[in-house]
Amino acid sequence: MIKTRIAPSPTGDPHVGTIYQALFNRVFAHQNNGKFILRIEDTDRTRFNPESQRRLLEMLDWVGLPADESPTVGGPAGSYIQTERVANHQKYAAQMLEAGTAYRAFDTSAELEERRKIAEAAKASYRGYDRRDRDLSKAESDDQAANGEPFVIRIKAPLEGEVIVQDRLRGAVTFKATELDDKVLLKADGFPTYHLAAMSDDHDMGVTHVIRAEEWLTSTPIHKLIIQAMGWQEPEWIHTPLLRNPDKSKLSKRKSNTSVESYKDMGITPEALVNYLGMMAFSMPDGRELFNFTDLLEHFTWERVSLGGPVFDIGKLTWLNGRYIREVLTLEDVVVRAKPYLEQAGYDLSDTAKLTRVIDALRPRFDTFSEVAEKASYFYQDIVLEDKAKAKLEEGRGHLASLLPLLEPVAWTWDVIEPIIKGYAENAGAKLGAVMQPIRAALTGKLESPGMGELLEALGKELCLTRIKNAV
RNA sequence: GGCCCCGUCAUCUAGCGGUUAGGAUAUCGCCCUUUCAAGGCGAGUACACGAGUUCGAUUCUCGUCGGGGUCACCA
Repeated sequence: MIKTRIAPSPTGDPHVGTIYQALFNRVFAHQNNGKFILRIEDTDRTRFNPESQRRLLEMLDWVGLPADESPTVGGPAGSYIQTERVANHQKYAAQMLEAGTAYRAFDTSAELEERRKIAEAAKASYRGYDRRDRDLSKAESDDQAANGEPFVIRIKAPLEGEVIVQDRLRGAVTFKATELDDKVLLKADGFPTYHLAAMSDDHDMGVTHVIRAEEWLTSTPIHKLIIQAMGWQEPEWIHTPLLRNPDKSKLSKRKSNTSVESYKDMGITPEALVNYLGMMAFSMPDGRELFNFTDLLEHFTWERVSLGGPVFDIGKLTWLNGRYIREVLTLEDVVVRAKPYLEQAGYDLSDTAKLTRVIDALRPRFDTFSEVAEKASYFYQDIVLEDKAKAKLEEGRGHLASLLPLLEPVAWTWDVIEPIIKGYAENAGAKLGAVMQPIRAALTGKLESPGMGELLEALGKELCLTRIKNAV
């Protein structure tokens, strides 16, 4: 059975790149009746953040890409938290040590740092580990370890030849052995590094396809070497293009908004986020831009993945979100999703019919839900008269005064009000705009709003008349 | 800097030897219109460069250039 995984580390805010990876992994697994699993890679104890895991799981649920097996839902593949698997990692490291495919290195961090600096000063092009302890005899090594000298376990990478990685998207990628170094497998604190942990967990959990970001490509030969040393089955490697900042560098918190939670907060719908991520590097065969996870299940292929790293463009995400608001979601849906933002602004939403009318009128006018409270302000709060609106109001005050008695007695629907206003303008020899804009200003305090009909009906007769009177 | 990956409008992309190089976002213009949006229509903007291969290269090969990634006891 096909198994894919994402293996995020619980160090910070849930990252859009993680969701991006989840999308690839989940789509591919589910296309093949496989399982998509989530493993928390928490072996870096110094950067561990206890909140991070819960928030990550929440975000996966929110976007609708939950894992089939994870720390919360469980599954047959043992613990889904990496630190709970360290006994295995240590066992494998010991086996490699025993087999001679790995060795103890007693260098201290300070020593390594020192040597790195010297190498840098000498402008040496390669600054990996210098393999000082690679050829320590077994007796020496055992001795030093027995004496309590701290050590790490490093892989014994080949000194010559080459390692060829078959990548699904890029074909054969060749690395010369001379470019590889003896990476740390097990740290001095007894925890594994990513290299050992990820590969052994993938093996133990039955992961068949490693779908991960391109940044891992250059460490894949080491991963392949670990797998070979242990005699495991090699997974298929698929390195997907990296999401980029506008300056083309790897998407980062510093230069872009990478926080899934913040997109949620600003009122990006999860459907739009997933859709947008889906069009990063991938395109539908028929070119459509609006699609969901099910559509991906049907049409996704690696052949349609382009390799240039896509710039994460918040402008286009926002536009796409707008399309979801006005084309994909039902009005009821939009109302439900807008509600929290309006409540937060302190509006009284007890009149459901009014709320629905307001949202309906505003629908083509906002792209993210965070904009809705501001756009709806004059429906729920006293107007704030803007300067330009004030000027218009003064120009048209006479019209307003004349119109008031005509409006007071009538039923408050646009089909009865419209002929009154138009008739009045005609009789007064005024342009329609010269009448309409002052009304709009009186009603909203602005010169921009939904159509007059929608405005009048949503506001209701009483409020409208009051505001016009106030203006006169 | 070494190594690895990548290279079509500003951005996301279609294209898989012969196309007026298509679509989308953004920008601008027009239409609709009581305003602003939305919507419709339209405009400008791209095959990085140089050699090959070929009757013919955006498409295949190589080189150059450019961008990115990586070179931690982080993932």
